[in-house]
Amino acid sequence: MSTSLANAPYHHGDLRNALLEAALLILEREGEAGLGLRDVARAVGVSPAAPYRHFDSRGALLEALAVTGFQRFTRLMEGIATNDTLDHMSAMGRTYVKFALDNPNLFRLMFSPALRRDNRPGLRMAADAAYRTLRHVTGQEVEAGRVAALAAWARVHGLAVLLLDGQIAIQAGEDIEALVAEIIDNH
Amino acid sequence: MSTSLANAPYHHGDLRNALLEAALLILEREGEAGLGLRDVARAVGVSPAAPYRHFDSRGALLEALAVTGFQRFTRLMEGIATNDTLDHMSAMGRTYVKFALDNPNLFRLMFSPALRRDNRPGLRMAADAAYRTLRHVTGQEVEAGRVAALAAWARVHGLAVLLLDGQIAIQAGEDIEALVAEIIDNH
DNA sequence: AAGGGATGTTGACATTGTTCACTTCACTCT
DNA sequence: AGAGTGAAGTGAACAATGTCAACATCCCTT
Repeated sequence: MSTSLANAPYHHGDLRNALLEAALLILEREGEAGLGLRDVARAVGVSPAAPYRHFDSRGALLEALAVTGFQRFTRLMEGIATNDTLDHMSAMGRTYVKFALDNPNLFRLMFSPALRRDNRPGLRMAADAAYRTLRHVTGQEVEAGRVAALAAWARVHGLAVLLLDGQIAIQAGEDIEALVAEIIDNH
Repeated sequence: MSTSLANAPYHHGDLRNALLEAALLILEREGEAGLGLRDVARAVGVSPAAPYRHFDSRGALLEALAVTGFQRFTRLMEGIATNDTLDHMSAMGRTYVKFALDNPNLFRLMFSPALRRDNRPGLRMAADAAYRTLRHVTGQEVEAGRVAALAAWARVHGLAVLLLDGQIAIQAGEDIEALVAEIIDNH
């Protein structure tokens, strides 16, 4: 999949995507703080300044990463919407948390305060699209209106964050997914 | 309260606390990413290397900051416990969210993934103490056991995080505290 | 075939966290 | 009182980082 290392051409050919892929790997391995622009360039075998042809700054690279995260997240949610046989609300919650646990650092990046600080319209749009899908998927069950919907969302999101940060004590050998389902279905 | 700027003495006298105070100000103004060790030193009027007599690293300074955050948080929760007349569960939730909204960057720092990454026992202990208090305060109402308690905690924490990140759309002129109360009391 | 715009490289700069050797000063111990 | 020891601050330096400007290379259009 990667270009042959021998006789590496002057132009990479698809550097933007290669950078994103490498960055995603480093992100999940090292966390956002450990994701240096130079590291990404090094991983792809390119000079430290090369990424600037495709991203305005390190922040822009992170933004692009977060955007792809929201897109993958949105697609997961859409998958639920098409399935008629299950409880959408509960399935949404379990999928939401599972996504967070499967991609911890990406999930954290998607909600990173540092990224939200410098207004990045692309990120905001991707996030809004995800929330729209969320509302669409769960809208059928949530007839009680905004407050109930926000309460459900907060519960699911909080569960994801607390689990991610290791704040919820998990007993040895405990089935996390089962616990998540219990918590989500606890009314 | 600060030492007189004229004829500043070679030894500061109470540098550790002065650094923490200055760091807290910068943190709330600039966010964690904008909190440089040299900035803190500059704000206190001391050389860039001086903080190292009191903190092993920038991370240690951040840890100390987060610890004080958990202590203030814990004290707030204890205040609720002593008040017999109100619904502890609801009051806890509202206070929890209010603390987050009043000290956004400090709250974020307390749950910062970067800080949790390098195992800081002091932080973990402060956090555990806070959670113990939390359980103690709400324990009387939560007779339904662990799952219900976690569900309530997740809802409150998620609400705080989502509000902090501006993810929950607030309508113009809307009373946030009232909305929070509604969401928390929505069963 | 030519040349122009996109893509990469090289070298440099400011800034940051951190360390080391050094100074200053407040104490204790005789 | 006076010596000197250790805690607390200084200053210069280092490696690493994000970023930029000037230059090189190559693909694509005309």
